[in-house]
Amino acid sequence: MNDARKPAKTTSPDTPVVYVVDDDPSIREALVDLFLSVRTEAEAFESAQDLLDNADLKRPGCILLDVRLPGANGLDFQLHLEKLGNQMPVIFMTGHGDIPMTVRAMKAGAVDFLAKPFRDQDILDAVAVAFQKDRDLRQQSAANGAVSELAKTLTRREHEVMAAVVQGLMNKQIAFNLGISEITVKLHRGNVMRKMEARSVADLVRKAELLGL
Amino acid sequence: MNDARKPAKTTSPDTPVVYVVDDDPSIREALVDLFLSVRTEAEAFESAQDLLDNADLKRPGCILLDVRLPGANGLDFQLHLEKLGNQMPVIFMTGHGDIPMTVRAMKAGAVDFLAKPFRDQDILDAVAVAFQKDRDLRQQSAANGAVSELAKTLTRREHEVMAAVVQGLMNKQIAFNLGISEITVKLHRGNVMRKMEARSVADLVRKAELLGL
DNA sequence: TTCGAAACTATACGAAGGTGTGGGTTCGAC
DNA sequence: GTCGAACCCACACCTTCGTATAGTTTCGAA
Repeated sequence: MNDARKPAKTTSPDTPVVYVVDDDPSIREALVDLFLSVRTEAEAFESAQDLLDNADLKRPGCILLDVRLPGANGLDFQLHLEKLGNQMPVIFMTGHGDIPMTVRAMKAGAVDFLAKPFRDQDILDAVAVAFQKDRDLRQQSAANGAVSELAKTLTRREHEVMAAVVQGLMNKQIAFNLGISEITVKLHRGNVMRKMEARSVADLVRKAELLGL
Repeated sequence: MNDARKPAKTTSPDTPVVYVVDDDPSIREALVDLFLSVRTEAEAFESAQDLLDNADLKRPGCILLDVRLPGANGLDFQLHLEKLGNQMPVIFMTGHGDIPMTVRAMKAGAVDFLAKPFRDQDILDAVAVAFQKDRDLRQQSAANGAVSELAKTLTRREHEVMAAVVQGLMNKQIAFNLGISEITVKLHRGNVMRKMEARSVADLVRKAELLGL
């Protein structure tokens, strides 16, 4: 469908990719060539649907998107991606953009909004920023996910005890609040520390904060 | 200089104000009237310098700014305010804005960027968002400032001990690291808890995180 | 019904934390 | 030089925490 989809370089699932979405084949090709010239992997798609159907959006990278897309609006597509749980940074391009459109995109978290004509360097800068943002997001989300996984192994009681501990309550108070004996609290507490892989209360507090406590 | 500067309503230093900056007197007046019609305090200024010289920027509120200002550029003024340590939310208005200008303003944290002609409701909505943002910022900055004040009363050693405690180290380890006895660590630790008004280690960890530890 | 997970309890002991009292040094300001 | 702040230490005492052993009960799934 698109000869630029398979780049000549490595396709390691860890190197970041620019997903280019534009309905104009010549623009797609020009952009992919631009990225290849700076050794950046890029794949081109002709529509939002094409991207959703054929791209591996779990890879790190960013999306470079024309606001005027066949079928869907680029701004709506941005929101649609978010609803799907995809947090990949988005850069917009446009030939006929206006200010309200720009404001809406930026409010929704777009990395940049490039009005044609733009210099090659502008787009490369934006991609660099987007890649960095993606790395940061992934790092945070990985840390968060790891803690969530640990928390899943906790029983209901252990959850309650953890919540009380990170509030700074003493075992005695926790026992009273939960209507159980202090020795049982100690038991649960020990289990919490072990399951959460926390080596100190300070450690546990930080992990609990990632869980939103 | 401007008859709309003193609003008819209360001038309590806690009610939020919209600081309107525009070089066109008729627009200034129209905007102030608009805000008065919804019982929102507003003050008008003819230039950025006028605002800096005559406005009490420590009051809660937001700044409603034309990007094209006499003397200074509105975007540069936005950055200038930040350098002065002023974190008041900014809303831009413009009659002749372009997309790069919009992107730059939004990246710099503007609440909104309104292209004329805009509806009254648009601007009122933006102001409501800006007021909320200001409240949030002030609340956070107050909490942060309070903790900083407490931290200032700590001696050097107490600081060191606090840092070690929130890392989850035991008194024994802290003593070894600092080359002092465990009993002295306990002394400093007690002082830290008292001075920082922390009732538990969990409490201390949270306060220390506000300090960037 | 049998089995396992979860929850609970008790006794016991050692480790760690917290506080008070009392006393010491150093160092800079008044 | 005197005073206060910061820093240091020890003894004593109590509280809180953490863990191990050993056992009970409940409840839901196989």
